Parts: sequence; structure tokens; C-alpha cells
Amino acid sequence: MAKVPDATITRLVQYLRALERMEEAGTVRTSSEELARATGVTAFQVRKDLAYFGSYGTRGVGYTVPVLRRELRQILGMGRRWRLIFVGMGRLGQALADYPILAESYELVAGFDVKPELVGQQVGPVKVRPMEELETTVREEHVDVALLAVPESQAVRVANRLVKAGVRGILNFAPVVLNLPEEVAVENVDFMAGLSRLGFFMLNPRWREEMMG
Amino acid sequence: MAKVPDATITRLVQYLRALERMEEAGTVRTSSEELARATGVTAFQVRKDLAYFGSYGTRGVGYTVPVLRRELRQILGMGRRWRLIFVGMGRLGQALADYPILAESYELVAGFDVKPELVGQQVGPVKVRPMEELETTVREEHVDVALLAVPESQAVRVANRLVKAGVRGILNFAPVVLNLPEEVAVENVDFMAGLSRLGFFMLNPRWREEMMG
DNA sequence: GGCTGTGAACTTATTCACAGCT
DNA sequence: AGCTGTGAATAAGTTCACAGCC
Repeated sequence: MAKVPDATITRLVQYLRALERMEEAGTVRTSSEELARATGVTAFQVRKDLAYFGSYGTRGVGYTVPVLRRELRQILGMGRRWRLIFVGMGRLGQALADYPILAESYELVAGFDVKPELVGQQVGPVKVRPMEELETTVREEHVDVALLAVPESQAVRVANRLVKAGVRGILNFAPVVLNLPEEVAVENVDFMAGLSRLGFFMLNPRWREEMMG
Repeated sequence: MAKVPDATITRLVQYLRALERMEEAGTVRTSSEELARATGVTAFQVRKDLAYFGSYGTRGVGYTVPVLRRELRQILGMGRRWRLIFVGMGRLGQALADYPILAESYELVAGFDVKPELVGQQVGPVKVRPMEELETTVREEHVDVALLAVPESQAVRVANRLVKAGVRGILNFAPVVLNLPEEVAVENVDFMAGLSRLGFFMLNPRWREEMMG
């Protein structure tokens, strides 16, 4: 397998979503053209992205929705149910813990918070434990990934604890740069950064072509 | 101004954050080296990114923290307080409305929800109005940007309403591809996609170099 | 001497044209 | 005939080396 552009992975997620909608709708056959329309990229791009991983279609015909869906789930690691913990059960953590789609694809092991009044509470499918139990839980209950929703000031410290305890991935909602060993995967969900970028694009509507003088 | 890479804008936000931390700490002088360390990129990259917009430093000396901070705020449109509405005041919308950093940089005009029991409520600094008032509010109260936190199934419809009403930017929390006219800026905050990507990187820890056969 | 600013080299990603199957 | 799969061309983005200025 050749080296796959980062952006390709992001697009694969979108293709998978489109395929899931098609399968729900009962569609059996699709094409790079149709996937492209559904995800806002070009058909060339769709075919190239898929080609990094193999050939899943039939020339002259197209792709079979359930087949391609299964393959993409496999590639993206959605085949296995990763074991996930919530770290930080404030407003944001609580909102996310109650997000139903999460529980479909991930095994929600537990939540953690420093606040004693939250410990013991049940938030949707997630029961809150004290921070002291973080390391034992990660180790003994084979946690793969942590959803980090603690305040900015604590994010770096807690992330380091998680890495030391042995998680393999962190979904980071705090607006900080985590500098972790590269065997730990990190994805940042930084909506404040998104807002700042939005500000730039609103100020510079023509940034794509040639920007203002 | 030459065409600026998309990724540069994302990094500018990080530089700005680092500068704000430095200014809080009372630091007056910094360097591309130091900014690079704080944000996890190379010093070359920092200098190149800044060079797209002008020259803000002094050769042989470095950058003056408050000066560079002011310039970056200017570039990113943080100089003016954009007027923002929340669309969708469910758990996620509520959590975000209460996020204190938001109110520092944005004028929180109002929130909107279809649920009658939410209408009229005060969520942190945000008062909830009925969806019927969406268009009038956008037009009469000069709303610049909408934070879209409605269920997936409604996201496309509501986004189109917002565009028609005249917003200039949408921060989209729904996991759907919005295909909007290009004069409207869109930023997606798609944490489910982040989780899927995490799955891929956990499965393929060596994806950076050469991936498995 | 030291650190910025930038053209040029290089690397990575996207677009394209068409060969290869069905 | 039609649509995928892919090497080659083009474009975009990053790294680098060093010129320029304090």
C-alpha cells in the first residue's frame, strides 16, 4: 500500500456515509460519479482515493453499495468496536455522551471527572467515575481511545496521563496543541479554530482566486 | 497578496493562541523558533506563513508579541466582533452557548429552536427564539454567522434557509456535506469523522512511512 | 552575529487521459 | 459502450538555503 494522503482518509469517511444513506434507501449500485456528487469532490478523486486501498468496483458497471461499504468500514477500523472513555463530563462531555450515533459504533466504557458531585452519575449510556480510577480503567478494561473534553488548562496534563496509561488514540476537544509520541493518534475537534477561520474567509471572500491587495 | 494555503490559516490561529498565552505571561519578544515549538511546526513554516501577509518581525531580533498578535487578529477577522446566532439549542447547542470564550469574541445575538418548550428560555448569554423568527433576525439584526447544531436530518434544509436569509458563514456541527454557494464560508466541526479517522490511524500506526502490505 | 523574509528546490497531492475489463 | 483503475502531467504546499537587515 502506497502512502495515502491524509485528506484521503477524511474523504473516505464521507464516502462511507454516502454509502450508508444509499444502503438505507435500498440502492444497490453506484458509481464514482454519484459518490462524487454526494460528497462534493470530483469522480477522479473518488477513484484515486479508493485505488490507494484496492479495487472494489467493476469496470463498465460501477460499485456494489454493500460491498464497498463493507470494505470502507474495514479500512476505517469501523469493523471492530473500539472501546472509548469520556474524560471530562462537563456540559460538552455530557452532550457528547448522549449522542446516540456514538454508542452504535463505539463501546462506551465509562466517563471520568474531577468533580465529586458528578462521580457516580449516569449520563446517557455513560457512568461517571473519579479521575483516580483513570489508569486502572484504561489498563484493565482495555480502553482504546479517549474523548478528551476537559478545560483547556488541564488538557495537556490529562492527555499525558492517558498516553502513559496506554490509550492508542485521543479525540481532543480542547483548543490546545497536544505534542504526543507519534504512536498515539490524535484528532483535534477545535471549533474555536473553526470560527477564527470562518472570520478569515468572511473577510476575504475571494481568497481562493487572488486575494485582496 | 498571493494565494494562501488553506492550512496556513489553520496554523495562524495556533500562532495567535500562542501569542495570547505569551502576552498573558508578560513576554514581549518572541521568534519563529519559539512559535514553532509552541505549535508543533517548523520555524520555516512559521516564517513562510507570516510572509504571505506581510513582514511583521525585525531581522536579527524577532517578533514583538503584542504587535504580531494585533496583526494576526486583524488578518483573522478577530478585530471586529462578528454577530452570531445559534441554530439548534439541544444539548450540544446549549453546551456551546455556555462556552465563555465564545462570548468574548462574538456578539451572541440569539438562539433558535423548533421545540416550543425551549423557546423563551435563557441559555447562558443566549435567549432562544422560535424558528419562524430566523429570517427576520438575520436580516434586521445583521447576523454574520450561524452556529448550526441541529439534527443531521435537518441540517441541509436549515443551512439553505440561513444562506437565503443572508448569513456569510456557517459553523456546521452536523455530519453532512453542505453544498452552498461559494460566497458563503463553511467550516465543518465533524467529530464523528474525527473518530473514524482515529480508527484508521489506530489500525495503521505506520501509515506515515509505508503502510502494511 | 542573529533572526527574518523569500526565491528556488523538492515533496506531496490533485487532475487528467486513457488503458483495461465486463 | 461504459465505468473503473492508474501512470503521467500538473498544481499545490513544504522545506531549505541564503540574502537582507538590524
